[in-house]
Amino acid sequence: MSRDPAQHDAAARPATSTDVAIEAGVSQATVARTFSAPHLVSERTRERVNEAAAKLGYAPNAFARGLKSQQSNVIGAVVPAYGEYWQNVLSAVTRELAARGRQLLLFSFADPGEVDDVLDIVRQYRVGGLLLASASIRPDQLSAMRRQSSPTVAFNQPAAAGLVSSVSVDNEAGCRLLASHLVGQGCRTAVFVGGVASISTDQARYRGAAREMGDHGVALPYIEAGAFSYDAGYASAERIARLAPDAVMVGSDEVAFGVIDGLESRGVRIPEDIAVTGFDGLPQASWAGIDLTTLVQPTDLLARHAAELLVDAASAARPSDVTVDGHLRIGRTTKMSSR
Amino acid sequence: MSRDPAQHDAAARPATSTDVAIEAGVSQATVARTFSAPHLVSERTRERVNEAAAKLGYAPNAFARGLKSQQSNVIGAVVPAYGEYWQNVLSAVTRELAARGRQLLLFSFADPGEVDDVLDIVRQYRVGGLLLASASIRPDQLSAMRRQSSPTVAFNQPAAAGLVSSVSVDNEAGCRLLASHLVGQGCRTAVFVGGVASISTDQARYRGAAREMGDHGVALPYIEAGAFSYDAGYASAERIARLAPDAVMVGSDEVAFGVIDGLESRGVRIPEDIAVTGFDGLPQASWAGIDLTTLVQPTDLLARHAAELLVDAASAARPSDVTVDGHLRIGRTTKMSSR
DNA sequence: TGACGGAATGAATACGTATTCATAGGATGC
DNA sequence: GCATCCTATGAATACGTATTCATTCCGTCA
Repeated sequence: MSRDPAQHDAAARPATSTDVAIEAGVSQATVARTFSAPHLVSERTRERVNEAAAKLGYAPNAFARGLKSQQSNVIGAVVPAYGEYWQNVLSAVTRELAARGRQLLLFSFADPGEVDDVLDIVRQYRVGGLLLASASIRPDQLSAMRRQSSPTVAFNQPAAAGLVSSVSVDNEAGCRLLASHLVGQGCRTAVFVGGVASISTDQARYRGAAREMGDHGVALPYIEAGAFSYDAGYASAERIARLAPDAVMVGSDEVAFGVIDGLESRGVRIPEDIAVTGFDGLPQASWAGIDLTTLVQPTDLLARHAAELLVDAASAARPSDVTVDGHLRIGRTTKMSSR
Repeated sequence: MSRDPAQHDAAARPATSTDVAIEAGVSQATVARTFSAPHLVSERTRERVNEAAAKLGYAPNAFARGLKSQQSNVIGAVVPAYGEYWQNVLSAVTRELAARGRQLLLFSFADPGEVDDVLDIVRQYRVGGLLLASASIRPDQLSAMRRQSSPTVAFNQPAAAGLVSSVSVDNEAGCRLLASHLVGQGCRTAVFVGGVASISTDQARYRGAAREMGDHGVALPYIEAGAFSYDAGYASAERIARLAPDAVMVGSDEVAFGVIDGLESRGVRIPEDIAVTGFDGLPQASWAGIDLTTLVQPTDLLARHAAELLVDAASAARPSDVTVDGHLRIGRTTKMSSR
């Protein structure tokens, strides 16, 4: 029954800094310094320690490290369980954080009612920062979290401004751009399809669209799809068709995809009968088969700002708010001039 | 300068179990037991402790807990930074794990070359389980991780079977279903478009497709798109069109979306000129505007199996492999009979 | 040569919790 | 009424690391 002792140890219990210290013939403190403050260790010693660490397969215990140093490289993220848009955001933020040596601890919730429970769990992890990516987190919940976890950033939740740091696209200006484009195309009557009316981004988008339209004498009734999903958009086509507008401004791409398919299934031609715009700039909007006119959120830029606020500006005392401009993407869904 | 001491304490330093103990007039041990083994504490005491905890805003420190108990509720996940498919998987797994009281610590990598670095970081967190969701993790990396973190599950990486636990859809059988459907539709010549030829799922899918086609006397040349992306699919349309087959079997939905748009941009009609199938069953495949024939992976089921292996079956000594059948979704892209 | 200072290291301690061990009451058995 | 057992609790310790404090060593300057 002979076996490689190193392998056996690795399987039984991960090596500790003390194990490495013994192997290298130095103190535990020196091993710790080798990993967390190498400049305090002479080169000769450092080499010996690294050698021993490699031999034992040592990796510092992040729990112990976090416990002692009272800080962690983990950033918490509270994100809705569903939604194309949030998946993209998450993906971008993860990349930005990884580049800064941080990991993302993911908390998702399917229903706004779960948020309180989720936040309770979040508090157990002394995360080095917290990303709140959902407009269905209440203001009181926001400020409660801010007191706990150092930097807290609300992603695309303009209502959070002041309570916590925030990073958002300029929803209102974006919708003005879209509306202005539609008017330029000759749009005289329009409808706005929102996802959920109580969500602040939804409101801001409608506000921008309605104002710009109003400036050109075009009324903009509001229709609530009921969710930020393809299916909700598809289902709302009936109500839209009944109004027979020149154009439909949809509050999010995912819903817009549903609206388009829903309208076409009812024999409505796009853009000949009704033009459609979205909002978000999801990858699918650029697909040739869809080619949606939309406002493209600079997701990577937003993610970078969020990461900076979470990591680099961790020491900033006051919450700061960043607003970024999106840019117009013109697709086939608004080529109204062809009428 | 009078301020609420409770608030002040909360802002300064999170309350500890000792703080709660003093407040409640019990020992720290009793507080710890109240939270981790309530049945050992009398009801009267438990109430007093909970009261004090609420007053101080106490939340157990997950780091200290993990350090002491040598286990954590955190499951690590190593996932490619890009890809529609993985985003969906991640979303499903997160939900399943949340239902089991686990959080997901996310590690993403953009390039297969980064995997080694990422795995080194993963080792620092003594995760209670590890989900390896990418076919570009090498076998030696897999087995190295298995020795470290208790349950390790490879998601949709059949090649990992034996080394670590795995959960996969039956890629080969799925492609046989698709091929069989095409043959039934009258397909006589076909092409297979893979993403990256060196990936094991890609190989399994081609194998299944080629065998079923071969059984019916249809040859199936392989074309490599070069990536699992819409753009790669779009770009491969030229090579496909040159072969002018009856049908194209694409190894993944995301690539298939690109193939469809690429072919249509070249004037090819789908399905009249060329039929197209995908694989994965992404939500977009069901969109009315796309309506792709594909093999739907039961993502929720796969995620549930993964979660079970990671959590419930954590004690299982031997790695176990789960294979699940997908089901055929027939869309407009293979309505060849109309010719 | 002696005093001084910086660099490198070790010993010891603290972080917040879970858990073992010991102890104090009750309740139960005869 | 005594021995026994079970429940509830407290005291003490260990988990693995970072960090403070003290010590040693060596080079430098006067």
